[in-house]
Amino acid sequence: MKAEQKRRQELIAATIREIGAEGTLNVTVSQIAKRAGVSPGLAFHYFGDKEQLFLATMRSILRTYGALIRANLVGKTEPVERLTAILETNFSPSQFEDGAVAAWLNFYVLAQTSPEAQRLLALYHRRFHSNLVYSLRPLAGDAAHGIAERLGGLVDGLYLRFALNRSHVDPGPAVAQVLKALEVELSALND
Amino acid sequence: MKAEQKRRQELIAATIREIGAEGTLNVTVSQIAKRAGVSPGLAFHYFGDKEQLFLATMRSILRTYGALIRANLVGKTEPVERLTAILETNFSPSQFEDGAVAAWLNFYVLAQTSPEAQRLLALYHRRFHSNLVYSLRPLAGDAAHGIAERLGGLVDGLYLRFALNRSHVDPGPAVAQVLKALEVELSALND
DNA sequence: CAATCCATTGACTGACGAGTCAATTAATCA
DNA sequence: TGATTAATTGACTCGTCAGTCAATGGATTG
Repeated sequence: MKAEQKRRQELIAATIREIGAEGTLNVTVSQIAKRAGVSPGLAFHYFGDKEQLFLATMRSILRTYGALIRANLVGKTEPVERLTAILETNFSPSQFEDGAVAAWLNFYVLAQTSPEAQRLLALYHRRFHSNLVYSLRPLAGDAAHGIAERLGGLVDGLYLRFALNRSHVDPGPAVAQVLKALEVELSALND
Repeated sequence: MKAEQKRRQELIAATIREIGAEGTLNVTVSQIAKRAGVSPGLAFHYFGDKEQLFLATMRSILRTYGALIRANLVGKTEPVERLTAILETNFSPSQFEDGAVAAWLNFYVLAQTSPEAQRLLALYHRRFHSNLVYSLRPLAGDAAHGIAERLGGLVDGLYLRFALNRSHVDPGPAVAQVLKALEVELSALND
């Protein structure tokens, strides 16, 4: 029972690295297994097939991301402070590692056809949205919902653009744009 | 010379349909050729390999999109009117057809590793950005650049979210959010 | 009409990869 | 220790697919 958890983690970590190295989901299970220092058969033994292995990988990434958000929120009670932390977390270095970027992009592709990927993605969107709304409500009341939708979209879009633009080494400007958007939204409340 | 152009177009159209049907770039050149009513060999004859075929397909999509923008801009001279047209075009029904969505998502994946895809994507971003700046400048002056970056990111992000959310049949709300963001940005200029 | 050139075919190859499975090894326990 | 169960292997199968190529058909031209 102990071995199983360990192997699963190792295979998931290897999946992230391998996808990150290739950019695509077109990597063989054998390559992944080799990277994990394990035989190909074992990957199938624990995950059934390649898609399940990838979905488990995404679940793991999403879990890690959630934990990071929670960690960065600890002790912060002011709404603006909390919003800033949430938005910044989405652009933290870990999100820009090759493996993370490649996993996300391929996850989007998969979400077109895999109900499970669709479900996971919707879950992530809902959580992100309600996180934002929770801190926006005291500042913006009923406008919170709309603002959260726009901020959420902006985060996704700027993430995409920055992740795919090799000349952007530093995501700092992206964060700045998102925070600026928050500022603009809040300042527009008093018209 | 006439036949060649015709065949190329047919193969590109078939590529869009085939990718749209499968969601992924993992379709065989034979499937595409069959859909185009042509032998597999011909696709290789005209495009060399599968990646070139897909890149030609993206170039075609981008060209069509550019033409649509230009068409929707005809006769519009007021900045706000022009901005509205540009933003709305990105959410026109043609952009949400299966083939278009699938092509874009797979294009993002490819842009991680293919310099040519990277180049095309950067070109699209630059054009979009300068289109926005051109109409924003009279309204926002030096702030035009930043606003354009945020609106551009927002468009990409909301497009992603709407394209991948099967429960959103109608992209109307996405357009509304983008236009609202424009309004908010403009209203925040006088602080 | 003969010669030349372009368009097109589709069978074929060589490589590769997902998933299986029978066999082996390591751990557990009575 | 010997027996039972869990972990792990890797060779193998079967299907698939990108890309090639020799051959055929059809136009065009002189």
